[in-house]
Amino acid sequence: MLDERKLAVLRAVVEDFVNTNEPVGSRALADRHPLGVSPATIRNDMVALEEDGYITQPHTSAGRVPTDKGYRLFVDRLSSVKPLSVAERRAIESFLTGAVDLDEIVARTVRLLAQLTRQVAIVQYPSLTRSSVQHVELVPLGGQRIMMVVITNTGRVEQRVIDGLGDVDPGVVGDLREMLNRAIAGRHLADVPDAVEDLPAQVDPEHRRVAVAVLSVLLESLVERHEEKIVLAGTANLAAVDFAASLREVLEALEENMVLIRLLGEAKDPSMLTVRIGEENLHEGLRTASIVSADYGVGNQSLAKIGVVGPTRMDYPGTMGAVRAVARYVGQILAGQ
Amino acid sequence: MLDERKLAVLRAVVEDFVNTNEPVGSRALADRHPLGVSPATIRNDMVALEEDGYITQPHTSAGRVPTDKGYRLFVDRLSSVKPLSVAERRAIESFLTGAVDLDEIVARTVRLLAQLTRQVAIVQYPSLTRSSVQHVELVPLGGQRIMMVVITNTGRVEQRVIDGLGDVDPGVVGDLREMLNRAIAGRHLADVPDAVEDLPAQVDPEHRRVAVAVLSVLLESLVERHEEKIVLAGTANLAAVDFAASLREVLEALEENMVLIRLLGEAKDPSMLTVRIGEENLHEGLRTASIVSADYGVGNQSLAKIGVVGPTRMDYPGTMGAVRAVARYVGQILAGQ
DNA sequence: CCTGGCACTCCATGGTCCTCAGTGCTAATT
DNA sequence: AATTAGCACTGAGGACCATGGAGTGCCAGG
Repeated sequence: MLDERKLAVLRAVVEDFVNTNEPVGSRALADRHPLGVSPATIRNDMVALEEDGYITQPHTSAGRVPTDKGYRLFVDRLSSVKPLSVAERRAIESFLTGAVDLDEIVARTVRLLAQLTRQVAIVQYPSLTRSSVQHVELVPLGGQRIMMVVITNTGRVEQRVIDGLGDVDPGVVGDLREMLNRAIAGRHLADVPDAVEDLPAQVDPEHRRVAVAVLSVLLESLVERHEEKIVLAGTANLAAVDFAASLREVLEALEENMVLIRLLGEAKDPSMLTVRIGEENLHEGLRTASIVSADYGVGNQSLAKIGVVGPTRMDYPGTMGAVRAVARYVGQILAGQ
Repeated sequence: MLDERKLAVLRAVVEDFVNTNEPVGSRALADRHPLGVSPATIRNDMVALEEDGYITQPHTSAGRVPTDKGYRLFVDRLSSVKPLSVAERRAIESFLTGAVDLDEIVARTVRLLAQLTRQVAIVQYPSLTRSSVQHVELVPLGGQRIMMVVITNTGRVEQRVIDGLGDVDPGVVGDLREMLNRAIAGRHLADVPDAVEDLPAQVDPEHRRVAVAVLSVLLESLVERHEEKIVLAGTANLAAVDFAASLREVLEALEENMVLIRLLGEAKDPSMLTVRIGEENLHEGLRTASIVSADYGVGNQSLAKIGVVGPTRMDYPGTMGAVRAVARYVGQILAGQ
């Protein structure tokens, strides 16, 4: 049904439309691409492609524009991920090295990705679920409060203040810290609840209330709000592309962190590039957008996702190359931390 | 030169233009405002106001539009900060209570402010400069690395990894922590450099290298990147207003954190509301925008700024009211933390 | 000093015409 | 059977023009 040449025509249509943002006609195609046939033949092929739903015309007597289905075929079969240039690789490296802490790594990564792709970049903080506890610190603040700091092997630091305990003896806090670290240091977060279960029983009943309060805050901080932290950059790039007048909706969708987290989470094939095109996005406001996302992590364990949001009319090979490359570099940096 | 009535006319022009976003004519003014004079009289006043540069016409035979100078006069002399409604106050309270840590307080605050003003909100993290050290924690990570965590009395936590020390004895780290806390706990950050100056001398020469490394990272983390942390929300609101086609520039300016920090820093009168209108903003991209900002802090010491960016054509009394109210509430919440 | 009246200006709106890119179809060619 | 040249047709977009109306500035009278 779709012979080689029709596919070549589709590829050419996508490429030209991405470049020019204007419906592409048969003559222009014949001129700019070495298809070796006349415009009339291309027109016939276009009719076939249109019947199958890969391209469409905005109105009679206009050129053709790819549909979401057309982009999908293009991404799946007609293009390959474009590796970055040497200069770009260098830029990545110099941009990411020198970050002092996790916050800065994430902040730099997201700006880098936005700059490389000229689109909106999203980076999710490394998930807690698969990391393990490096150390727990309990700090008596003045008065009746304790600050708890949990440090994970991925460099993430969670902090909480525990309040309303009545007066607390610093010595007790120190003991509790010892005990807590013995119980959970080195463990996966998923195992922490089990590991601390019988801890209160080991505590002098007089101070048990404090121990229980600390543990409940600890568990809460690990279980809740895992992956809800996300960082954006490059929203200004949205204004450059004229976003089918739905710019408002796109911006709104981008502000809904929960939406973004879900979108990134939808990626099908872990540790691979995922592309969601237009209508494939379940979220209303992003029906005119595409999302290219990838997992990143240390070794072969995925910690979180990064991604890019842009118009369906985007340079898929280039964007995919950038996302993949940045994901890998971040993984390396994290491993080195 | 500018009698009462002319000022009333200017006020009416500003209010109507803010509402309708259309040049306002003399008849409309006479209809909608109880000025008690005829359109012809208003026209005469308008000529005077225009000569003085407070209003302007986009073209002959159009109504008048306030200039930046006009808005300035309006803000300084013709309007008063509009207090929030009871419902809004309740909303603030329920929105801000229940935040578990500083990150969440800031995140909620910025979203709240964006929602209240329907504009872009900016919140700066509490500055380190005026806060004091609550506690310093040194945690030996596996191998050759130490993590340092500095906790301030404003709830802010700074963390750094110190690397490349060779093998480190946990006992030494413990001693160092003791010594460090004795030296600087409770001190203002500004005093820390002096306080630690002669610390290396007190350390067993064998371990002095470690102490020096830790101190240098400590000083660096306090001195550098003080106030560079900023959070935004409500960029989607920019798309709603049609931003004189300069939307792109505004978005770009908003992404430049350093620019925003500088802009907020420019606020003249500390602990007061500051309004910068249009051309008064030194940054190129924000020549069509106004910024309303305020300090917030604990007690009467200012820790950082919050603000709102919107079109010069904004509801100044309402925005100023919201910014002031939110600034106060955040101060209270921080004090309670 | 205010106001009604009036001539004037200029933008916005909407209609008409024309151009032109691009199409689909048919008939001829390979 | 596939390709191509030729041709009539279509519809968007731009140029042009006329018109209505909001709003002005100014003048003369209260």
